[in-house]
Amino acid sequence: MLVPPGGRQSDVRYRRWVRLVIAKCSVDYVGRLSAHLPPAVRLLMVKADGSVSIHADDRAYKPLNWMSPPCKLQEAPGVWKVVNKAGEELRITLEEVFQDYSYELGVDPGLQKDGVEAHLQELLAKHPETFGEGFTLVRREFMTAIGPVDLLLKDADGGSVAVEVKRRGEIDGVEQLTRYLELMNRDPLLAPVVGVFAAQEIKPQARVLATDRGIRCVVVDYDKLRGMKKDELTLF
Amino acid sequence: MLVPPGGRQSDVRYRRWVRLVIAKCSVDYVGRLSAHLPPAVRLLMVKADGSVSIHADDRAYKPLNWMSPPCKLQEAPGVWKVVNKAGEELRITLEEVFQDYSYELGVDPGLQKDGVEAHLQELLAKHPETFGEGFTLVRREFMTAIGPVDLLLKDADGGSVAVEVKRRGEIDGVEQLTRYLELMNRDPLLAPVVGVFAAQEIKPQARVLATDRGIRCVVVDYDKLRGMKKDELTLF
DNA sequence: CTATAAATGTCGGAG
DNA sequence: CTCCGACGTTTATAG
Repeated sequence: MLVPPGGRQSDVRYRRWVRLVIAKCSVDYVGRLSAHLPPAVRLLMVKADGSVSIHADDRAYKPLNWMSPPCKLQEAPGVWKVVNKAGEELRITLEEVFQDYSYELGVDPGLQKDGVEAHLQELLAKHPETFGEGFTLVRREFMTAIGPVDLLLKDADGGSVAVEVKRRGEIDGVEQLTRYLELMNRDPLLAPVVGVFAAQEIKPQARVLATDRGIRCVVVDYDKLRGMKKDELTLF
Repeated sequence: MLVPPGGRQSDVRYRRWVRLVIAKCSVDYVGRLSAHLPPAVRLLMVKADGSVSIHADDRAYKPLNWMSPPCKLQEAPGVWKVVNKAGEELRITLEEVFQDYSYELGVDPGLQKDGVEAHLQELLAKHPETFGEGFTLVRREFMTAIGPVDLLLKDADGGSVAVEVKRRGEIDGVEQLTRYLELMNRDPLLAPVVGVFAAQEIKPQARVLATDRGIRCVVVDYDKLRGMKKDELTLF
């Protein structure tokens, strides 16, 4: 269970541990910004990937200060220096160390997710009628010069409809769709293309901007769509 | 140093600790998405703010899974249930616990930062001549209906200039400035307003978009500006 | 490697 | 509380 700090760093197959240090320390970071932490008792976490983070007892999981991998920890008595290739530096001055242990962790099988944007897009592709009577799917991930449009549909009259799918609809998403629409409407083979902004939740500012640009907003119900899928499987 | 887990949670003045558990566990999260972690040895971190996070030995400081405060940890033999007000739930099934300690941390004096956008904006407000001979400041954070413009200036001929300040200039910053300009140029009292996109670093794509829209790009040197400030203080 | 979009983003401030 | 924008965003992915 217990492995010496840094003892197995050279062999990547065994780099599966965390080192936890409780110490009174002060911290200086010079990199993308400059930051300083006055002395206090904190938790220092060193992971096998080389990252170092300094935690207080709050701020959810985000540390007060950190260095992301790839970086190098140089340990001297009372001073840790952590540097990366970009020249950013984290200097930890240790006044008193209360605990210093390393623990070996298992190989992590990794996280399985469900319910992210890709799933919503998939469900909407199966149910283009969500956007209107007679709407049909042309393509998912319809490629343009500046990137893929989530869904390209045809409405009942054969008009092109570009759909941007988001879990949460914010201004960024409206801008993204606007860029696609601008480009597609320059293409005589596609134009005219109208835009639809689809999300489980649409923020007021995003709705205002979309409406101002003639983009229709559609709030979609993920669970309901998933239910429809289930019905289909049952019925046919 | 060592305090019993949960022993002092009721008194906010003493809620300054972290609890670190090394255990073989599996995890299920149902909330904004669904996620599952198969059994493996991991680090569980419980902070005084109530947050719980599950770490592997990689991913820098980001945990595999977590629950942010405010939330409640209900502990039963072999099962931790963490819930929040929104009804999101994290269920941790413990197969074997190797370590379980809590450590008291000091009151944290907090982080002091320097070099973020606010400072850059402040420095540029003091040096409008950065944008051109005879340029003067009208207002910082000039309010419009859709939000504040970072800097409003007048050029040598009295023309209005709207400046968007970013540390790193990317496309969304150009879009933001474009929205402000569009709105301001609809106002006969302000129009015509020209745009300037100022950042320590401007990405090529952002530069192309800005130029295409008639927005001037200005790369600013934070250290040099700070130096000018220092000179001023020395000279006058 | 750069560029782009997603994220259980997190965090802080203003209203 | 909600909305909104910055963040040392971080992270994954496509080119």
